[in-house]
Amino acid sequence: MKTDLQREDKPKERQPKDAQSSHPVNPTAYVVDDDEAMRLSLARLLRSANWNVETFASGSEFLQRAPLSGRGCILLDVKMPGMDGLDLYESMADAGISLPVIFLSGNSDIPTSVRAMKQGAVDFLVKPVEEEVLFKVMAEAIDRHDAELAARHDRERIASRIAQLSARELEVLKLVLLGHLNKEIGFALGIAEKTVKVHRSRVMEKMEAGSVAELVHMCDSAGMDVHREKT
Amino acid sequence: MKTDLQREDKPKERQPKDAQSSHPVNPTAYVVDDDEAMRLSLARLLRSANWNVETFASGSEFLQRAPLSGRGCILLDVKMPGMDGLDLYESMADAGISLPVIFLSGNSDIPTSVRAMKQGAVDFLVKPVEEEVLFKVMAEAIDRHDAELAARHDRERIASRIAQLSARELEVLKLVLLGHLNKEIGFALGIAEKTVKVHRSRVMEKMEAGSVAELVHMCDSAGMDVHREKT
DNA sequence: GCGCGTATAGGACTAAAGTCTAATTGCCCG
DNA sequence: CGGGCAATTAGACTTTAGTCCTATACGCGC
Repeated sequence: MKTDLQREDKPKERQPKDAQSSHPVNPTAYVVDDDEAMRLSLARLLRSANWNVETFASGSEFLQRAPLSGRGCILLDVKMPGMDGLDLYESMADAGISLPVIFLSGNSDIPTSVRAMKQGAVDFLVKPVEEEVLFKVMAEAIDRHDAELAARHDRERIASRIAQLSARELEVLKLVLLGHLNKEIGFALGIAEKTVKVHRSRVMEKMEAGSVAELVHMCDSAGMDVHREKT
Repeated sequence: MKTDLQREDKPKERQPKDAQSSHPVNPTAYVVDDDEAMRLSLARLLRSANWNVETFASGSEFLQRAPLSGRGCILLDVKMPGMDGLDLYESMADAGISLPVIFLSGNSDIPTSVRAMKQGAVDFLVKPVEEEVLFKVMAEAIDRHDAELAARHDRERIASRIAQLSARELEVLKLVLLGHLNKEIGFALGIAEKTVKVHRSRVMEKMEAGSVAELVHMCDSAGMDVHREKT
């Protein structure tokens, strides 16, 4: 009789292949500013505070050698020749960059700052920026980024399992998530209940779920909304 | 044999007791501004656009006869004698007011607008405000508020069901959500598996869940995180 | 004290889910 | 064209979950 609540079949899968799990190294600050003096001064300040720093003289340069992964935040000058900070910010989503952004502005205005914040900027600082404030905001950005990375990592882990399912298995999964009985699922799909059981057990295996509760929770937390889709 | 996927036992519970479900009436604009001329002019404008309007001359007045429920948004002047707009906004959470806020400012600055936005303001507009812009932002606020109301309503519906559970039933529920077998739950709680079944079926009844999947989804969407709590 | 709710639990099943072994079919890939 | 994979199903059980009925016991409030 197995009555132990600690299910032994889950070693929490600590695959060291993905070395950037919790706190890999120092985060990187990506400084985008057309003013070289500002770049240098910021870079020096940040390096002295143990940050890795990469600088870019323009939005297009940033997009070209953009950091697609990694841990850090972007310090973005609002007013730049060519592509300005806000335009760049909007392009970033398309380019698949999800780093948190802190805007730095010389002389800007309220509507601009509001627009930036509405688009999800961490903060919108006015130059000259006090070091203390900058560091505090950057720490906030890193926290936010870490949380987002962790959440995304979880989602993708589940998504990759779902991707392993065959079409049939996925159909079965969806109906299981809706709480249907095997016989109902079989009827809905036009197959025997027996077959549903086979698919279902393969789903549990591929999804690495030990119970229906776990399966549902998994799919819920991965944002797989079976209840609203299909209208 | 019951193979129909449309479970007949859920009439989607449209209790008309809660009449403010989807789009009850026109939303209300709560105008808080110390400048009477501004209040009157805003009120006239909004009423002409089919809004209900309530005006307040100060933050404290607003807090006194504050709208604890209802559908609408708040137009809040930033600079007011006594309690200013941002202070008021911060007090609102404590007072249990969750209406979306749109700030209106005469001459303000970027840090103020950023602070407001970080605290969740819908927008931060600079006077004079174009009517078109104002209406657009107010519509956005209502959309946001409706979404929040709906989400909160769902959460509270589930929470009220959970509140009906006895202590024992709640314990059983948590272990069920973690995917444990009845025999494991019984062992963990020091009671017979038989008793677990009794509690469990009462849980399903009180929670109005038709299946474990539904139960888990319900608790997930209500933010009941059984997996992280208890450390 | 009586009624009520809650917790407990046994007996006796019914039904649903899961497991193991086997087997057939159709399809894509070298 | 053989081998692998997905989908399908049967048979034969074992385990779990769920349902009805019944019953004891404790605590609370009128």
